[in-house]
Amino acid sequence: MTPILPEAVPVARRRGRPRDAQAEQAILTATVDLLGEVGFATLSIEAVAARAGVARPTVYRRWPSKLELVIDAVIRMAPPVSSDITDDPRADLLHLVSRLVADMTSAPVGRAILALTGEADKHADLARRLADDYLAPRRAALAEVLRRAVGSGELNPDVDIDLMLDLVLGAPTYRWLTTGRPVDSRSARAVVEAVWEMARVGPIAR
Amino acid sequence: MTPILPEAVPVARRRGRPRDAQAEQAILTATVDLLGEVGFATLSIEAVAARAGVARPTVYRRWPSKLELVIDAVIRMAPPVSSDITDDPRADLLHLVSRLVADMTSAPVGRAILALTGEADKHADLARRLADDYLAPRRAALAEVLRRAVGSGELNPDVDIDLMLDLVLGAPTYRWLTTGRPVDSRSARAVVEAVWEMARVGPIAR
Amino acid sequence: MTPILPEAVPVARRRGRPRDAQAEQAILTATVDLLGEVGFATLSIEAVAARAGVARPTVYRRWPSKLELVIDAVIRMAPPVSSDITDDPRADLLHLVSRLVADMTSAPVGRAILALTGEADKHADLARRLADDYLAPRRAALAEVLRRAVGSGELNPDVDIDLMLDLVLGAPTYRWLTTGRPVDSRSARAVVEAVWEMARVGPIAR
Amino acid sequence: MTPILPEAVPVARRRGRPRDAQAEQAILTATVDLLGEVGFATLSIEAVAARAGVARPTVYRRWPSKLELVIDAVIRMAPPVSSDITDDPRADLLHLVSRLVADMTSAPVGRAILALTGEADKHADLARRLADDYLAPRRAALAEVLRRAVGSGELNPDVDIDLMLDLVLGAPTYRWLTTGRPVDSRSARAVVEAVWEMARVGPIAR
DNA sequence: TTATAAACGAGACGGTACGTCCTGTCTTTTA
DNA sequence: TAAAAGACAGGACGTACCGTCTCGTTTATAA
Repeated sequence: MTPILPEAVPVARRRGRPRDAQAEQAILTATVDLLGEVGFATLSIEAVAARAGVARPTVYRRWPSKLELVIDAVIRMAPPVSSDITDDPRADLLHLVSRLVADMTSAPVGRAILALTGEADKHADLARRLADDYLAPRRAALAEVLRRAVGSGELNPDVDIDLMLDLVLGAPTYRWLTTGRPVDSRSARAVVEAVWEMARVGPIAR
Repeated sequence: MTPILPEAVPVARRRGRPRDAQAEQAILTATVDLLGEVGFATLSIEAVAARAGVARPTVYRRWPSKLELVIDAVIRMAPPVSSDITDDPRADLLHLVSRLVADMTSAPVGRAILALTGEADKHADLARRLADDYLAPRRAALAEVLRRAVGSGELNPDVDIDLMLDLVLGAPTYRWLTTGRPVDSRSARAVVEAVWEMARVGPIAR
Repeated sequence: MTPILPEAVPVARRRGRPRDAQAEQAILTATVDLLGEVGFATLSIEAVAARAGVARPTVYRRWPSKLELVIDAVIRMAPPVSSDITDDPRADLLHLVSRLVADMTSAPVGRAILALTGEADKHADLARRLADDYLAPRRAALAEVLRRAVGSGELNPDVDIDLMLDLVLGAPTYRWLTTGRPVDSRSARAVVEAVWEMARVGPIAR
Repeated sequence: MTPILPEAVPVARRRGRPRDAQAEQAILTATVDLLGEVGFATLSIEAVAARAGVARPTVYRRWPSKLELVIDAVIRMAPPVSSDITDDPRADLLHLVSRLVADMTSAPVGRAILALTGEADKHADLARRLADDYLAPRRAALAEVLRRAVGSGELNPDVDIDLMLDLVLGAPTYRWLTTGRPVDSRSARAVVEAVWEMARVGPIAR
């Protein structure tokens, strides 16, 4: 996606010199790297351009602000949605939750989300983009696991899947948010097991 | 608290002109106001000083950085810990959770926490201060409610109170974090009721 | 004149799409207009191209720099050399001097000359071009008037015509240069009359 | 003179940290040097600040534009008005004219005057400043020499001193302006002698 | 009472980064 | 093969804040 001048239909190519795909990639990589190294606040477009070996206006031509660049970079550089589904849905749930929480609280992604939420009122468009392109597919994979478990009779059919996901993802994320420490696997496992048990015996009412 | 030159014991007062308490209050107020208006990223010491009617060095004399100022302001301006305890612990829980989540996700406090977490690795001291002076007392009030409910037999005595609090606080906070929208009371109620039910019938094992 | 790719002989036409003569004219006109409106320093190739309705590289294809473009435009757009010679050489002198000084100190031409002189050391070629194509023919017309006056006995035969022209052109130009104000006709007349008188009675020795 | 905030009366000092006189001098020196080396067009505030060992905003704090800086620098760094008056007014005239023309057509001063005249309509204030602080005193010294010569009977009492000065200064300056070459002493002498002779025998009428 | 010490405002300092504009060049499609 | 369109690397622009400093002034305590 090219935010400023969206990619035209492939048939009728845009006129003039096309944008350099290498430059684009270099900028995104530099952004994610620097985000991990120095954080969002300290990150400067200047430094991104320098590390990418690109002139500063080349960055501005594509992304109108630091926040847009960072969100875009994070979404496009995020690890793909995992879909290794086994016949043990509880293990699958733990695995997917651990991966998503680890990614969300990792340096680049987490910092982008925090920065975005901090200014959310001004950037509804970006928030939606992050929700649609990053969170939604990952949440869908989790929901699929739970739906299967319901289908196979392992979980109570009345369970509210969205609520369950908020609990299982929210608890570890909250710890990270209020302590700054990465989430350890033991506590992630405890959360998943508790919520699973809840959903098995039934009390998570819709 | 005066971070740089800690308040001496009242007996042997420091010589020279004492610090202006009005200036201090004006700075804190300006900080919280601006934090709500423009966000953390856009907030500048320059603007705080201007709004407080104070010279810039007067701010720096007391707080060494924007982040310290903001954390300090947020802690000192936060609404006091509520302690209206009734004989309905489930209602108390809902009430306290709603208040804390609302405060944490409000403009000034939420933005401070997000900014801090985003740079957590560099600011362990500030993170601890926020944990000790803001979160700990509020969490303690919540824990007290749950302990009483255990004592009165309303909740399973094996319940892991910390885990329960992470769930009940984490789920609403997570929604806010991933959508930017303030938490509505309906979903807060759903979360509290689900977790309460879990803890009643027992499966939140220690 | 096409500085970079000189106009080929008309017989063997160059291959491919020929240059657009309208574009050339539009560029020159835009240059002179903008020179008068915003001055040399503020003039940009970008603005010239925009006003001429032409792509920027089309300008660069023909003129390698702003200065070359401006000098070229000024020479080609300058009013033609006047040659209305009467039988009153003193009046002819005044007329020609007034015209030349007015042109030289007018917005486009004057600004070009000033810009060129300011960087004269780097642009000997352009300076020569301006001297040969603009100043020389105008000075020649003036010299012709003086030579005729010498021939008819109105002026001392020993007069140094070059010196006389430097005096009669230099004095008004100097006023303009040091005040920025256009030369008024009264003072131009005073200068011409004084120098004429000098040359009549003789003291401008070769 | 400090252009933006003019030097207050020495009694009532300006408040706040006073400006660094060394920085000011370093900036002026760097400006004049660079003006001579690279010319007005190529001169950048950036380069001035770098050479002066000063931050860029420090330059902008005092001079709002390149042109103001250059004019100010040229005026303040110009060699002082010479006043070596002998009992040979014609020699004095030649000497003063040569000095002034040489200075005016030298790299820094000449380039400043050219740049200013090129944009004169926008900068009436600067033009006046240059006229008052640089040209006027030098012209006054020349006028004084001529007045003495009139007083001693060497020149015709009806001579128009201003016209005479325009001629004697204008002719050499014009040569420089139209050729870019510095004025040689031989032609300066020829001009002075011609004008002197004119003024001696009388025809430069008021 | 009078030093003395430290706060105060004002504002300059060296810096960094901003986001924009223009430079001159290069690449692509269209004519 | 020129023209238009537009991206490229690069450099400077003028501005906003940063965090520090130097002032002259004010206000308390300590001598």
